Amino acid sequence: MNYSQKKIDISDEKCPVKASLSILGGKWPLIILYQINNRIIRYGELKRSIPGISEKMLIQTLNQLVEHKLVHKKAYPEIPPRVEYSLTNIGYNSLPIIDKLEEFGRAHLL
Amino acid sequence: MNYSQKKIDISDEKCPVKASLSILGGKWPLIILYQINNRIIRYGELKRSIPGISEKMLIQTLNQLVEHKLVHKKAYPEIPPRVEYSLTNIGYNSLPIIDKLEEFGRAHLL
DNA sequence: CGGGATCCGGTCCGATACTG
DNA sequence: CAGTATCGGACCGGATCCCG
Repeated sequence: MNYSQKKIDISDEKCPVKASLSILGGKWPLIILYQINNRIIRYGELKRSIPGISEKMLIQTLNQLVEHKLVHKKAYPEIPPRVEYSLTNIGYNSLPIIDKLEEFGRAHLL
Repeated sequence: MNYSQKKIDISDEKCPVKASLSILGGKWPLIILYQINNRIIRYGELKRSIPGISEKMLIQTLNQLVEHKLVHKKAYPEIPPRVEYSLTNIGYNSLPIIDKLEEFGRAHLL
């Protein structure tokens, strides 16, 4: 079965930084949130917009983000299937983090 | 619907977000930077200020941060030894990221 | 006091194959 | 099209021991 990939439990204290990192700190979450941004985007297009990610990691990370209510998922009962992803308002509020990350990278790392 | 959707290109290998995550994205880097903040702090006190971290991870992460020039290390040739860590200018510029992380955690995760 | 070195289990993650 | 299932290597990170 799916190991639920629990992020490391550093929540022993109520440190907001640790809490955020436990959800956003992995390899892909912020990249995915950044790509969805203010779009309503289908699975296929999302995958194409993130070169280098495997389907496994994309789905796994998306599911976790849906679990934590940063991402909204809407599936249409059609053939062929269609699934749309978009940010919830919580997810939307994570974008400033990414902006700072981008700013920092641009200023010091490139 | 007709929202202005900014075009995002992540296919570029020099994506600033990825570059930042490659340095800051682990479990401890941001926590450590956050703890050092604008102090000059000795190794022992730093370790005590981060409950749950092992010496191995603290040293390993510190060395990487020194390598990437986010942290400055000053060792005094004394007995017993004394080593002080502080943020470089670059490291200091990473603090806004952590602020956003903290803000987000406080608003949505606690 | 401030580390380094090594062992080792668990987890992450890519590749591949399969499904409705 | 949008996922699921499984395998296996890589790597992270904790525990332990050692050193100047």
